[in-house]
Amino acid sequence: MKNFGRPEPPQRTFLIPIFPPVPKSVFPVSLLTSDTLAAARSLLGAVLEHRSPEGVTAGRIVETEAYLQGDPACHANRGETPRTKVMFGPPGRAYVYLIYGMHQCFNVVTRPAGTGEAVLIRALEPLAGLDLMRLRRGSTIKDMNLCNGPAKLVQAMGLGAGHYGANLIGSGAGSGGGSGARGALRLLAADSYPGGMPAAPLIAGPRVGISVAADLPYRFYFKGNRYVSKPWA
DNA sequence: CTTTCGATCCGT
DNA sequence: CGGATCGAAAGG
Repeated sequence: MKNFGRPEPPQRTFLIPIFPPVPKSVFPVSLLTSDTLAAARSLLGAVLEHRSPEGVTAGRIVETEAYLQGDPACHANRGETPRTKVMFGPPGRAYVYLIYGMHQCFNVVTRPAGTGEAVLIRALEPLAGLDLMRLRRGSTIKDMNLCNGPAKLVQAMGLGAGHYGANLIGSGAGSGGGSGARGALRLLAADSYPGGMPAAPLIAGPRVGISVAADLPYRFYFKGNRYVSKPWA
């Protein structure tokens, strides 16, 4: 007995508040089903969270673009192909595609199966895993530029072709991963992370980088937000 | 089959 | 402003 019969000193427990106890709720599918333009607006403020083997990253969506049925700029417009297959599936799945031979872009599929619409996620405000994001993006990248573009956020969040078809809003096994991983990639409600829904007003403007239907105001972002890809456009 | 070109990013 | 870099889509 190392204390020679004296009573053990009282054990003190330290409750260190690392993160506020914010409950995480999945983004409601009802906001994706009826109207893709409304969905693109509703997705502003929502959180994309990726639990990868390397660590957890998360970001708040601050910029989106809608791609609709009958819209010549929409990949699904010319019918269902191997690439656009997931766009014609159920809502809440990930549509990931290769662009310019070297970058990937990430979309959230909307509307009931058979429709072929989606919302491109164009920018995130980094919330968690900033070190990992810096690691993935490169040491010369400034924090402001980690996720302020559709291919940048894909790289910072560790996403890729393997997430094609991932269920972003499922609650049980099988959700999150495109092939194998379970619950790794989730779309969460705005209040799932500290800060919650930004108070800034929403702006609608023309979409970026397209050559057809370039006049339609299908791009949405928070006014004055520091992490929007092209704040001036 | 061949050619074209894109929902981009980065360094100059 | 140009170069990287690869498939999907369009054209013959």
